[in-house]
Amino acid sequence: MKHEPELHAVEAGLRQRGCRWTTQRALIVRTALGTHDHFTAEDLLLRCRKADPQVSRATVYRTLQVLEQAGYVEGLETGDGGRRFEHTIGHSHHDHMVCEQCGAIEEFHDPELERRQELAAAKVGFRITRHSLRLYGLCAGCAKRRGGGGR
Amino acid sequence: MKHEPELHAVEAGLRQRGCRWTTQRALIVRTALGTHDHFTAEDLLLRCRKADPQVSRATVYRTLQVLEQAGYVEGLETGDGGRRFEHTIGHSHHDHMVCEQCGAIEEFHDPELERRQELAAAKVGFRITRHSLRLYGLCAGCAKRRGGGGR
DNA sequence: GTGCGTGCAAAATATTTGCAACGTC
DNA sequence: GACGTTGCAAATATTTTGCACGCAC
Repeated sequence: MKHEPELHAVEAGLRQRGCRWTTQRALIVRTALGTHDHFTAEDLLLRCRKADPQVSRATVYRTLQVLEQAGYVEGLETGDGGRRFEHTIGHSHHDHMVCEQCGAIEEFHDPELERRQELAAAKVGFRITRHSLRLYGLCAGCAKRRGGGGR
Repeated sequence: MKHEPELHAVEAGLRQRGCRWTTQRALIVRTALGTHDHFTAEDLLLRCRKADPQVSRATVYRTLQVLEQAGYVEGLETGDGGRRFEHTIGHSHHDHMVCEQCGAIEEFHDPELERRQELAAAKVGFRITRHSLRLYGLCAGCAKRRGGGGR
């Protein structure tokens, strides 16, 4: 089975937080791990149901809450109203560039950027637990196609 | 009346987009302008109803969509599920720190941070039109109260 | 007058909760 | 055996939509 090491890491983490490790949670986490980066609660439910049609919508929502609190899952803001998630297990933090033309989501990471954030927070005594940075605009392809010359 | 110049700017902008300028839209925009920065659709509705109890919830939602598309209003996502808005009329861009304990939203701005973003984008040929940066964690007050020492 | 915008209420979505049964520890 | 979890369905919350009427242009 795929994702065994990550799965066990989550199991250990949840247990440490005093949570129980149930068949459903294992299924949900495994499914989240194997799911394309940015999924909605409903997406996840449907995928889980392929493996076990019994899984309740409520359980998925509840588990997502637990996972988010424990830091294994992160809520994304797509801006279009839909709430989406991505798991943060086994892939380091990154930010997103969203192309408003073609919808592509590009990931990037800049440590210096993070340092500046810490700095800004420290200045006012704010303690960061997580952050979300999204750049909206045109990806390289679309920029060339549309905005390269003038327009 | 307050906010006359901004109000006219919005009016002009909407007209230019082929929209009609109605009593309700004027009321909604005026209310948004006079409202504390971060409001929900429901907040705005209630405030509008103080001036005109007739205003429909649907109209507020529809108008918010128009305003957001036109760029006069920006959707925020506080992460706690509630969708919030802030108007971008006449106040410069800033980012947000959201306290997950008490819900306070602090604004800040760091030009250097923006420069780094531009840099990261330039590196991959991405053309930024706007961005959203949110830091989540504990505000100074809550950090002191709860996490001051260790933990 | 034409057609967009509005109000109302109902519909569609999205998310949470009460409760009895169940499974983990 | 105790108690956190689950499934179900109902309750909430949030946003959208159909339709007749009214107002801006």
